[in-house]
Amino acid sequence: MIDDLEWSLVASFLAVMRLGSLSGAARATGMTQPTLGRHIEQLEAALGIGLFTRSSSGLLPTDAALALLPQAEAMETAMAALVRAARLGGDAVSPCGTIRITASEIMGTLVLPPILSAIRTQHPKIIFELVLNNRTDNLLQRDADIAVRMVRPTQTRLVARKLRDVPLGLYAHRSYLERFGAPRTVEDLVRSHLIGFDRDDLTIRVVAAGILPITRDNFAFRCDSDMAQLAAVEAGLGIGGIQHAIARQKPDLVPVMAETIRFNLEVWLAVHQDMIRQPAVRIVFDT
Amino acid sequence: MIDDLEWSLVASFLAVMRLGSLSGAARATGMTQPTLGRHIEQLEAALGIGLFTRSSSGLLPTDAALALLPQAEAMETAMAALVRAARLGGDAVSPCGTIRITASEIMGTLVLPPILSAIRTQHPKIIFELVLNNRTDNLLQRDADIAVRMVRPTQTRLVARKLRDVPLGLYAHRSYLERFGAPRTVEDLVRSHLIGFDRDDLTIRVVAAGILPITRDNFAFRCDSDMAQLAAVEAGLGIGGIQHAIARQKPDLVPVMAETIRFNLEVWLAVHQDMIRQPAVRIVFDT
DNA sequence: CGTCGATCATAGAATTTTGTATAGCAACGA
DNA sequence: TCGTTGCTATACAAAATTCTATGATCGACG
Repeated sequence: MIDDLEWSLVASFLAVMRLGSLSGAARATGMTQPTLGRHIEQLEAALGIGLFTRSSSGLLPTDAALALLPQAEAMETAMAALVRAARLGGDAVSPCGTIRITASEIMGTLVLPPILSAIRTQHPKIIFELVLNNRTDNLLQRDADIAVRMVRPTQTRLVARKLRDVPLGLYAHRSYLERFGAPRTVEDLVRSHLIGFDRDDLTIRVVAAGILPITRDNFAFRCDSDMAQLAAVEAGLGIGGIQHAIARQKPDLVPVMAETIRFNLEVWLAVHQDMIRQPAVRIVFDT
Repeated sequence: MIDDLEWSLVASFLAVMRLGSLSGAARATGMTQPTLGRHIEQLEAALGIGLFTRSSSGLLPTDAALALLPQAEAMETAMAALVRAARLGGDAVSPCGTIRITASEIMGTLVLPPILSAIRTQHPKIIFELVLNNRTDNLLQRDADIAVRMVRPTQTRLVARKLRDVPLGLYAHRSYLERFGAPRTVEDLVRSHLIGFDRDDLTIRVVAAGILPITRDNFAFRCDSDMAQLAAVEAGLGIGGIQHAIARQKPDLVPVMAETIRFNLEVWLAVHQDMIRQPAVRIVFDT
């Protein structure tokens, strides 16, 4: 009953769910409206529940359909992962294919490119795709093959490797310090214009686990994009944590309380355990 | 290219992968051997890689096929989850369907039945399935709708609720104490015949986080089944940690160092976040 | 109030997919 | 050595699915 035909019906279900109508889904998928209609019909019959209420303006999903949406999307991501895994290949000496890497913006723009460039000179058949954002929860959904993270991955189905420690320090633009003066004590600092993360609790907690008694409320400027944070510091908006290696290239950035405040961010590589066997992934993972 | 047809081809791929031959897969799935053969052919053409080497004794999977197997299985489990989610339903006042619960053996046999019985008197349309084992890594694979665990779940996609603290103590059978004497100090205890877990590091770490300086090597009898551990203690094999509520029902079990050694195990309920919206799951989750 | 544009539902033709039957091949055992 | 048994590969008929075309319904709008 649950066997063969149904798998592709779920794809049609997803399309109708997203487009909101049989006709729209038909246009999007290249099938025709009657076909999609029959698919939904079959799926409803096979599952024994109504999925949509038909109307002349489209199909309205029932509660049951909304409840099934996450599972259907899980199938879709698994299918996407399968296709991605199939594109990888070759052997250990000449791996090929496209590898999607997810990383924070600052990693992707300032740190990763030279590393990836080095890999490509050795393995020219590997193509890279970068997905840059600061969320940390998307590898189990397999949006990417490899994730670069700033905290130790805990999920059991991930294979993790610690790349290195990145030393961070507090920096501010010269103009900011001229206007507001440089803080000298921790109390000064907490009252300063701090720049930090918005919703990304994890990073805050990691940083706060060090010496600073800060919470989200201490930040005068909040943004989850570390690239924008860097820009904010450069624009003289306030004091923010920046990698030493990056700050050194910006002549107008001045370290703040460099003796007192110093912390490390760990850089981790995470790979889904299903992907580690791919030669191309293996190469990149082992840097 | 990657759109519609392929989804069901993956099901055929899985069947051939498992059965090792087109004919065997045909028998198992109710299709015919030429159909399966064409499916594999299509899949190979669509992905652009060879999946099997044909021989007169069956189909031998290539490395590429082996690498795709986990992703295909992920699709299958997502499909299974979808079907399970579809079977649940009803509304908030009269939820219905089958709920799979995974729990440790001792939980499933001694603690859960009265609780589930109480739920069933209120919601007679809910059917329960119990999956009993002591592994902790199977909810993301969606083998079950609800998991009862003895450690706090950390995965971000899980919704967790702490049920209660279960107080544990060390117990031994009367006959064991008569033969070997009751330990009075921690040093005595470490040298005793301790009963504990085998490969389940997690539980060991939680217990060891308390006062006892024990590692896996201290156990004279190791087994990952807590039910078997209880039986071992009852058989006089040694000293083991047992829930007070359970030990109290066994007249021949004597508490060991009850004043000094006492620890709590947390009981957590974990639900995949995709499932929490189902009325039936919600009811059980909220006990 | 009628028209237009959008939708879903429904028939019949065309295409695709599946099943049946058979041939060919290798391995195993008497 | 021969027969049996399992397997895959191929040709052709049958069944299922799909597409095309059309009708019916509802809402928007001048």
